[in-house]
Amino acid sequence: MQIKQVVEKTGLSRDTIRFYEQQGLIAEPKRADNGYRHYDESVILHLNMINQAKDLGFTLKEIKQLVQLLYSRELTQVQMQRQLQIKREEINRKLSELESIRQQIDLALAGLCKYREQLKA
Amino acid sequence: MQIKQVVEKTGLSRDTIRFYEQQGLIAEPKRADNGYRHYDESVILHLNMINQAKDLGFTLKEIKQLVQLLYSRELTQVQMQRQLQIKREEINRKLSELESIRQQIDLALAGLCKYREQLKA
DNA sequence: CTAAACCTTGGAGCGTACTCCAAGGTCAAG
DNA sequence: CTTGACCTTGGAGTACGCTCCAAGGTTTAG
Repeated sequence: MQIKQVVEKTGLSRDTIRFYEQQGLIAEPKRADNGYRHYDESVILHLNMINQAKDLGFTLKEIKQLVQLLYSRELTQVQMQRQLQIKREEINRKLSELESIRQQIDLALAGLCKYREQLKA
Repeated sequence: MQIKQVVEKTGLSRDTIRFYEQQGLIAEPKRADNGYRHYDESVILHLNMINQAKDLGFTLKEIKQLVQLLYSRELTQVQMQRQLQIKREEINRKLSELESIRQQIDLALAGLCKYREQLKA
């Protein structure tokens, strides 16, 4: 798969994909004889995961760590487990922050409904 | 309350608070005769909310919208309700993305545990 | 009266994460 | 054998979200 296909399948720009490669967020792809990058399917999942994490407010630096934990064999089991658990805590914290904001929204919505019923009555 | 107290209670820098005021994320505070900003308690909650949302990957622009929805009286009830529901959907999407990443982490952790037990046996 | 600890403004500078561009190479179709 | 759609690189530019600074005013404590 050439970079064009990756662009189409992920919605990321060519420059962004090259940038992520440069930053070590994705592995360097094989090159054809002409120097063109040649990707296999797995990069799509990889990039989608990066995209999601980015969307959730993780920095590229943090995502790089997370990605390395999830896909690498460089760390010892113990280091990896410890780091994964730290990330897991982070995610749980974000989850409850989201819940709290949703709650505020729900309160606002409920307030609106109540107000409307009062108007009716 | 002077800005110093707000700094201490929120953990944000003075410059950040001024910046948020400039950007319209918080209301302009009253001024003392000497020109010093004078805040009331509500700004603390307000800023904490902004902080949480930022941490979750909302841009300041988005947060401004959200804040206006939650605290303003400028919109009609219907507009407000519609916008709040859109935000609510966004938040639900983020929630499930987080769940999915946590699941990936849990799988990685489970994989590790299994591997270790095999080593023991 | 002076020093320390506050406060003000406007503007420059910085890190992150792209985004765009110039200059050039490759390849398939007509 | 040219045209168009790909691809390469390195480097400059941009938007966002701060962060720092200079230059100066105010207030309180000693």
